[in-house]
Amino acid sequence: MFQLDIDEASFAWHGDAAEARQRQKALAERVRLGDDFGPVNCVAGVDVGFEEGGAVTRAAAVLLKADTRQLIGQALVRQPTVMPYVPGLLSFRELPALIAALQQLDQRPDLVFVDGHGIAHPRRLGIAAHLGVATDLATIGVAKKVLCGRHEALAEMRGAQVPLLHRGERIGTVLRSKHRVRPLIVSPGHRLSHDTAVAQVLAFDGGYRLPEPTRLADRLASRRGPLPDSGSSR
DNA sequence: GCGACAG
DNA sequence: ATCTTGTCGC
Repeated sequence: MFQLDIDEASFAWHGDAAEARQRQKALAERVRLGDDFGPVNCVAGVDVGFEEGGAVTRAAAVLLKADTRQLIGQALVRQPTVMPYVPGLLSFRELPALIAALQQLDQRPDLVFVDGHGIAHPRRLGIAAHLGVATDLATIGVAKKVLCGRHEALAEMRGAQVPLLHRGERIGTVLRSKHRVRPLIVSPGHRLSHDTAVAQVLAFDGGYRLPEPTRLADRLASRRGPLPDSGSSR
């Protein structure tokens, strides 16, 4: 476990969707784009899954060494689900468990890959951006589908990319991580630029559609068996 | 008003 | 996200 100042009030759910959307607008102003993070020695990947028909929220966090991309830690947290899924308000439902899992890692990650959007959100506060503002950690959003915005078609080859636009503003990048495979939506969460977000996703490619940090966290969050261990987990 | 809608 | 078996393709 490592030190982390958390702005719990930022993602507290009060049962009022309109109030939550208003809070998102205010929090979005605290998001910092532009690269602002130190050397990347280790990165984390976080994801959330559900059990018991949605009654239990299951959050997973993995820690990877940046140079070797070796798994050096993992954490799993289970909590009762307190809020239903509402498009646009995903972070209020998943952040409590997600942050709990993240905090159980033995080391503070220099960068966090989050499953879901960063600023590619109606009010520019997807779960990756919200996590960044709530903890001040550098975060990247990697989603499998577009929530809002439009984009031109992109080439079928790996590495092809086009900007994702919304209301005349660039909110992310549609990136083909594998040849002829559905593209990923990459967007800055906090403390980094569009270009760096894409570069980091490509840097952690492991031959699958999802970047390694996200893929491993995804695997752990789902009940698909343990991870090919290679470090500390106890 | 009508459709769309991360996980 | 989750419920679910086999199956087509690289």
